[in-house]
Amino acid sequence: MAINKKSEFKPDEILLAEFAKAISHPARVAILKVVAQRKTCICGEIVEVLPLAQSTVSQHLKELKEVGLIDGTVDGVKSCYCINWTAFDKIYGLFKDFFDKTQCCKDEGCC
Amino acid sequence: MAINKKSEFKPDEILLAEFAKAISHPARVAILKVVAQRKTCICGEIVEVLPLAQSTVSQHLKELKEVGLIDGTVDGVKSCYCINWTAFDKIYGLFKDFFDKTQCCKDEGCC
DNA sequence: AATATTCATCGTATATTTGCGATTAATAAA
DNA sequence: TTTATTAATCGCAAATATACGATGAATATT
Repeated sequence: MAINKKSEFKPDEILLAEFAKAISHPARVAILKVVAQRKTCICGEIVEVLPLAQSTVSQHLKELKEVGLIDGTVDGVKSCYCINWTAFDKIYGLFKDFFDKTQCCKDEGCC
Repeated sequence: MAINKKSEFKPDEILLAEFAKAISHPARVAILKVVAQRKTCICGEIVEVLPLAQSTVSQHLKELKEVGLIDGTVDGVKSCYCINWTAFDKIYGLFKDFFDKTQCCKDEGCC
């Protein structure tokens, strides 16, 4: 591969792709759902719900945190996670924008 | 890794993740945009627009085709691509569903 | 028929992701 | 203080993804 060409695309394309990647694994989709559903913030209950080892779940959580979709705070021995709704709304907007803008060119198609 | 745990998740989570993966690379986002914008279906003009080699673009096109987002038909020597709007709408619906359902649990959060 | 064009596919190199067990750091409980 | 619990991180193995050049198949052009 030598060089990563991702940076040569437009910023908004990179951004959208980045967020899409964040939810491009069922584990992370599931995590987002669980964290959102429980009113109280979640910790290692997530591990119980998922068919994955603790270390693996921790890794997925880290990814979601890095992209800004969730926040995590230490609560004694446990870790408490919750959705970052500001980021969530922004991302939703990005997706909507992409879909709507793409869709507006919808004619009949030729294939 | 030994075994791929993806299949152990819920079907709708797997589906959403799959589509998210399809647009998880800026090249594929760009491709979808170009293909949608031109009224006439595109062939290797896509290659000219992207900062990638022909074979690489072909690979990305294949991925988009496999997930159903685009259709491709041979047109003489050239290949003609276009958005599969049926699939496109379905995917948009899936994303909307996910975002809306997740968002409906929005309270204040605790972190 | 010979040559050129277009694009898919193959082979290969490298990067990234996924997954786990083991270890570690921190707090809680005894 | 010792021990248990929780979760992050490290190190490793295997799977996937990204990217390219080379090759090949099909159609156009000459």
